[in-house]
Amino acid sequence: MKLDAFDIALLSALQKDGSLTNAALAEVVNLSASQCSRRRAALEEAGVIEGYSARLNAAKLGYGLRAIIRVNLSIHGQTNEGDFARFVESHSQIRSAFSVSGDADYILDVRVRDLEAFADFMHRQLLPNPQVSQVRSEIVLKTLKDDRGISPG
Amino acid sequence: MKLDAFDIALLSALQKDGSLTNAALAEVVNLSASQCSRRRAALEEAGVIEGYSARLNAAKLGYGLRAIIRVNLSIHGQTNEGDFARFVESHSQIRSAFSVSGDADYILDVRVRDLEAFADFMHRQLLPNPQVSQVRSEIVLKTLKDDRGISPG
DNA sequence: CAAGTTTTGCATGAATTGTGCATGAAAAGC
DNA sequence: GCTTTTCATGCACAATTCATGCAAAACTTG
Repeated sequence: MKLDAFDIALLSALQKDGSLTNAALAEVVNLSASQCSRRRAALEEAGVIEGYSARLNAAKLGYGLRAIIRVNLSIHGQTNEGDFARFVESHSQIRSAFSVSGDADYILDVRVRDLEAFADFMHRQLLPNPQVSQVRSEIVLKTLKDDRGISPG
Repeated sequence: MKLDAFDIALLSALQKDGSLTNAALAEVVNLSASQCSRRRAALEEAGVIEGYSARLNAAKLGYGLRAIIRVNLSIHGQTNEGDFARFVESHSQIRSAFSVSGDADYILDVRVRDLEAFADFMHRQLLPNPQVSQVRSEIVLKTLKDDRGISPG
């Protein structure tokens, strides 16, 4: 699918505010509301827009602590890749998980209530996992930027 | 603000799909549409719902490569914390940036078109920055999980 | 330059939202 | 223990918003 300047502007606006009405969108991108409706539908159909989400405030839901954890699996754990994926899937504290190239095998983005919950997660969930051989973590002190999406520009 | 089970269910549903109509929401959480409207408004007013965003498909927008970069600033750079924040702000490749406790000073979540663009970012943008003393990066091979938000459960 | 295709704005019927109002249940006060 | 107050809820309706048909404008292609 080809994207013109209107589409880019439209995506950009919708990423900032997904609840914009077509009329509001129309003002931003200088098109009629009906065109915005059509283009939006097309972008959804093409899968460029995967969907819409409410952005929730972590602090107000009691998630005060965020950490980035680098994980190495044990060498013979190669065959158990699926097991670690299942571990990730079954722990809601893990918000994002990536397999990576570099020093680490996996990087996890973890959110918990507080330091106590973090210690609990580390010592009762992650470290006892026999596949895990090494864990190094960094606790987020301050968020400078957190665009949850992708820059359409 | 106190959140009851209805609110939690509502937040959960809206995080999965922020474009749910109040009527659809009503079916999910077993309330009337008008109640969903009222509760939603209250949650927005209280800041629990910060807003809504379109989820965009990175690949279809030409962002094929994602990397997690750990950055250390030069020791005397303490005073220039604001400068690094400005650096982060002015580079759209940097999607998220956190100051962290641990080995690194900052962790960046970076998205670029391909390896070439990544090399360009590293060697032409990040490393020439005089505040930056050390950089270690991991390139994302596979995304196991990427919940952009917070579990309201 | 002409025929065909695509994009656009407008108008309209359908769907959605949000507010007033009445009801009932729980909390507070006496 | 009984009354009063408060609050959450569902229903109905007015106002807003959406999405499709249609014709004109703009852009392609041979």
